[in-house]
Amino acid sequence: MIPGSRHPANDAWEALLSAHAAAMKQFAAEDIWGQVSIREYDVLYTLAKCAEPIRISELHRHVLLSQPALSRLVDRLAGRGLIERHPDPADGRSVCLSLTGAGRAVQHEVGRSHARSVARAMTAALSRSELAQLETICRKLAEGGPRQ
Amino acid sequence: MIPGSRHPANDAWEALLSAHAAAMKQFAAEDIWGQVSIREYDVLYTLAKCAEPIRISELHRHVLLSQPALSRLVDRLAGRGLIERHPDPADGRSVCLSLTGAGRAVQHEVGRSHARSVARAMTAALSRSELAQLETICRKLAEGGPRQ
DNA sequence: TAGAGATACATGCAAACGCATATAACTTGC
DNA sequence: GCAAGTTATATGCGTTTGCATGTATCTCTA
Repeated sequence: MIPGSRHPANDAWEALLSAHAAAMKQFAAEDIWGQVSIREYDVLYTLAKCAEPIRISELHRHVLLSQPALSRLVDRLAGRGLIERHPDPADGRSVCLSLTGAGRAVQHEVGRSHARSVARAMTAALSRSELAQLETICRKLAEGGPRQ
Repeated sequence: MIPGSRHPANDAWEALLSAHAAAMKQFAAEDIWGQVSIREYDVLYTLAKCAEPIRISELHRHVLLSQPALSRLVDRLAGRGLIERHPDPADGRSVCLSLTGAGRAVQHEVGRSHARSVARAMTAALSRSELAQLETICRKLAEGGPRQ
């Protein structure tokens, strides 16, 4: 396959990659990530969304990191007192995770600024209906299409 | 800001992140990345798209990596004979990059398989018009919106 | 209910990354 | 035309990553 437009699917993927990279760079450059890296924040955010503690393997589904890397990232966050590890009553192999008070505080603090800059960047580039379309389409893609 | 839906812009961004992570994992898991990592392929692909040699700083705009990391990635690719460094006649600080024959061959070989699996995944999840919408919207986002 | 295989997480280790900073080359104001 | 500031890339160094593999636990089949 020669680079350059060949199929709408590939062009769409390439556009998504570019948008992701551009937006990530912009967000990463913001001066709001005090003591947490973006990847660490991603974990705190994912935990904050969950009412119940979740397993590392569940967390792994949301994070673009190898399992060992995630295992150690969790280690570091736990070491800093931002998250807690619990044994899973239903499965002795699993480790369940939840935010500590401090972790929740950090997530709120960083999340407040980050959410603002996300909203600013997205609404500057896209209309309300484009935002809605993007969300719908990306959800389908994230779920892997019709099959599965 | 409390996690969970608050603003269409944030929901759209979160969906884009999920789609990106899910698709990247799927692509990374494919057994097609012989001697190159995905990030290395990204560089080879970007160079393959360009008719002319491009600067490292130009390449850096397309790649989600710090400048030093990209500098060393270029080092490794050049060391393996996949890309070539040229001095820039117009600017003594710059380094211009182009694919070697071997680099082009690797890009074609890996690109063939990768493009196929991208097309498979994207068309399985999205209709033709959704693909077109996604491309349009992501291009706008990548270019940073109306201003700029 | 044992034994084989699968699954969840952890760890050793080399490679790769980011941050801070160095070096070299360009640009600008005077 | 030169000092002061900026830009493009490289390098030192501590941290983080991925791969291969280890350990513990669960599941499934006979």
